[in-house]
Amino acid sequence: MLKVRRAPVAAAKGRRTLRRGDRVDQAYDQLRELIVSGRLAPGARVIETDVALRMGVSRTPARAALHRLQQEGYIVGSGRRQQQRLSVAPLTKEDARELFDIVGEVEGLGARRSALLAESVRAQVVRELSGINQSLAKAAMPARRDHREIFDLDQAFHRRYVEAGAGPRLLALHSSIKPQSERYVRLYISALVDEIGTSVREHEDIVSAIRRGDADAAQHAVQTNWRNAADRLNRVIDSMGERGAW
Amino acid sequence: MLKVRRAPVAAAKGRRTLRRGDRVDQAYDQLRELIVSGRLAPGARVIETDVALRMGVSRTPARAALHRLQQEGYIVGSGRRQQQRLSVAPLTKEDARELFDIVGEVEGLGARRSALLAESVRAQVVRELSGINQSLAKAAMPARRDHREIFDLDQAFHRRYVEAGAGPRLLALHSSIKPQSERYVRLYISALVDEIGTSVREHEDIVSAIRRGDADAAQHAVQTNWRNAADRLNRVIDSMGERGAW
DNA sequence: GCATGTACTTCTGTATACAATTCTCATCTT
DNA sequence: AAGATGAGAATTGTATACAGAAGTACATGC
Repeated sequence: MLKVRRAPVAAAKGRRTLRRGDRVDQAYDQLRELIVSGRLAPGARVIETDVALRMGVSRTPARAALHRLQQEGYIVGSGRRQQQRLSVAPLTKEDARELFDIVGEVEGLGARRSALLAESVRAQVVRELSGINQSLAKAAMPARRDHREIFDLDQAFHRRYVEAGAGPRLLALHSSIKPQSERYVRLYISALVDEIGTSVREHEDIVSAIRRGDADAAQHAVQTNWRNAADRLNRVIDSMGERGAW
Repeated sequence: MLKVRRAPVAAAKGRRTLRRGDRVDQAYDQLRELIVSGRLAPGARVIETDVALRMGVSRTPARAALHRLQQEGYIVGSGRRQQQRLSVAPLTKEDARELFDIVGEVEGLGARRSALLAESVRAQVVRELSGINQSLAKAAMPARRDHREIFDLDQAFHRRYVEAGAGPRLLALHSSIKPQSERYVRLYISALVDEIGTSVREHEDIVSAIRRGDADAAQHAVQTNWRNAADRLNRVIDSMGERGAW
């Protein structure tokens, strides 16, 4: 007996057909990238049906992806409860401050736990951190600065000590929150790279604290780094105006 | 023309029919309560269809609730990616440590921000905190201890300063993570109340730091309180064995 | 001209049908 | 008897139909 197999929408649109369990992740990743990169503007309405169409899936996985993005804070719902209207979360000074504070706490805890690792493990982590930070220092030299490179190196630096020390919960929290800071950084990156030198110096404090196995110092150094980053960002926002929020 | 209106499943089961937007929340709340209270044992399989049936909704809202619980950490998925099998997150010593550390960071940040509030606002918060902590001290007197009361007072104490200082993001994070600690506390509560006196003393440090407006001290005091709580819990788990995990 | 009601459009919430995968377990093979 | 194999059950993933709510625009009355 012949089974009539419905052709998936994706195939009809020439998109590679996704494996059965990947549709939600696919939609989530794409959409998040659109938001983080700013191609989907802050405040923009997000309509389920459109998302589904654009990602080449049905509303069901699209909806799951949207819920996840909402819970993580990339998307906010307006209406009371019924008939939620979703839109891309706006970028504001207050939100930046709160977000950076939270990221600082999360990464600070990662650093603390890294500092508490056995010395042999720590040595390796410290070596890598040092290397990354030196590359960052070089990339920050005024001659020809590559924003993308600076951004990636900074990201790698922070990611390294979090991965080393964090358990599954903290790691999950980190990867759901940290990328949101990227929304702000990307928007004001050119103004921010001017102050990279400060960051490099703060990074050295972090490395040295982890090397010494001083948990309190490591945590504190990370938190300070992020609080200062928030200050720098706030100054930039003040001078450039809030972009993308009304 | 007559419209045939399908009777909702809930009505058929005699359960109050839910308003249109509330089904997911309803399922989420009920299920979370089942998990936190321990009536749904750690490690137990959770089957979508069963949840839907039990909550009197269809699979769609049940599914949304499950996703949310999974993202927050109440439920974990086993299978690789496809055909995820969900089960109630087990309670382990490592997880307790990580969870309490995270809660400490989140609440610590709340305390920090409370300490940075205007003095007039702070005065009111401090008054309330003091009151709650005194009630806690009384409730902890050996004569006739009411676990529920102690638990509620402790909870109220922490909630107060977080609410006062936190923004929307931090608040959301707090209410999604904090209740998970309750899973551990409830399981070992009788052993834990013996050490309430210590907690009361630590709370005094928190109050005094907020009163002085000393952000660093407030944050540190909260983190210490939670780290010590984790230590106490670990000792209890050691002496009683891990319950509910295999 | 402006308010107000009302049909209509748009979008979201929910239920359900169907498909794909994994699991279970009985039977067969050697 | 141990393992392979395959049928069927169980469970999850996806698409879609339908209904309810919110917004929109147009007509009607004053």
